[in-house]
Amino acid sequence: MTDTPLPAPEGTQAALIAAGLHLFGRNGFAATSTRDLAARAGANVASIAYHFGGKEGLRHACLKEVARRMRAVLSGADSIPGTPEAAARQLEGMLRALVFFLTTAKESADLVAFMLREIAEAGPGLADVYQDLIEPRHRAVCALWAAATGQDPESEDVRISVFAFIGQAIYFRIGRPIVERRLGWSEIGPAEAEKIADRLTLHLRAILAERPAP
Amino acid sequence: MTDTPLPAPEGTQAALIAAGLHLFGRNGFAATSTRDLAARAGANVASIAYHFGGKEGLRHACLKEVARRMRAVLSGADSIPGTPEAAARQLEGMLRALVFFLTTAKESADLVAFMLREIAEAGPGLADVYQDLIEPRHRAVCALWAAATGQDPESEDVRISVFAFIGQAIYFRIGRPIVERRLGWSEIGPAEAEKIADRLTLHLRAILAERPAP
DNA sequence: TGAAATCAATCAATCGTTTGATTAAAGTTG
DNA sequence: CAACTTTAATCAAACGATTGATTGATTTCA
Repeated sequence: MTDTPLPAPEGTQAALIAAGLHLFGRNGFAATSTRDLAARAGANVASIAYHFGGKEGLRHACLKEVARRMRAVLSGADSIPGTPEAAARQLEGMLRALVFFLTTAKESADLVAFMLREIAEAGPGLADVYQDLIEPRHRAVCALWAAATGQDPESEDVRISVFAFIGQAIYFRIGRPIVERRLGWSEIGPAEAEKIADRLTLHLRAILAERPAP
Repeated sequence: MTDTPLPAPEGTQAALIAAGLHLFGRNGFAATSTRDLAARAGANVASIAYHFGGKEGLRHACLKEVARRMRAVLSGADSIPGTPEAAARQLEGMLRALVFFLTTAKESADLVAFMLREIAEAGPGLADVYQDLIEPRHRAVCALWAAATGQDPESEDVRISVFAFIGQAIYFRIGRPIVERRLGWSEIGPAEAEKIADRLTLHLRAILAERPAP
């Protein structure tokens, strides 16, 4: 990348988006008032309508910001290794990174919370993020999965398996309060994320090694 | 309190709770107004305060209703089979039932949506449901899992595995719009639930069969 | 008749948004 | 360079609409 195709917001706009990611993600869209947003951003209430056209516009700007930051993180890792073993190892690395990103990533905590809530609420504008972010990534993981198992990359089985593969990691974030309680953890830190990642890696290996009976 | 331990609500109360499960689950707690609730229940707005003390009281009543209905569904199936193979088969049956319950169950659609949203929002009163519902069920599945794999029922590994086991199924509900889009499904009906359950059953078998290297 | 339940009407509070004034920097003109 | 205009941005204040809750009268039914 030479020049940034998607410029990072600055000043008041950036502060409002950061406030939106935090409050929308923590309390939900409807439960967050424009005054709360402005207070957290250190801005005036009117600046929301001025910069984004309204509260819904700020929500959309937050979505775009998530897509922008995610794209920067997820760039690369699109090459398919030659051997199934290498593909499997790459999947294991992605799983571990995903678990840590979802459960412990400090600077992206607001991003994750906002994105998961947006998915759960199925808010407008989710379609764009799906097209730009989710689908390409899912497709890439499917290719890896196919390379590791010898299946057809675009078969229904592979797509379902990849969703399950990602979904089990996501649950440890969505159901975090429940997981912490049941495991007796005060929080999910690096040590706990390690345990989760180790366990899920074992699951992944078992699934990848499994072959349907001839 | 009468002699029935948990009486089913009737009349206006039942209608309001049904409206709460539907609207809270579909749009979230904050985004649902008392007027919307009353309109859907065919009741007066004041009846919410009269019967439940307020909007928050209705939310709590909905939680209790979920617990009541869930308890009825999940009763039984607490016996641990003698052989690992039988335990594995029982886990497979539970997985299939869970997938169908989450994705296609018609009469419980509102229940599921409400419960998942309550978990995601981490609303008050969740602690009670955890104690009465989630923890005992999770513990029972852990016992089954341990019986199928020979592990310690209360070990951290088993608890994490069971969360992953349940979590992957839950994701097909939370991320349903995304799954439908990626799979090219117009909806997740019985046929699609079957495909998901089949695939997840294969995963489960592979994980249960896997044994750590000596 | 009397307690339980429902009703229309209304309450103060909060919501998202709009307004017009104010500031400061950039641009324009003689 | 000074004087004026233009523009983008921020601000306090207020707008109408909607929120959850409450009131007191009315209905229902035992």
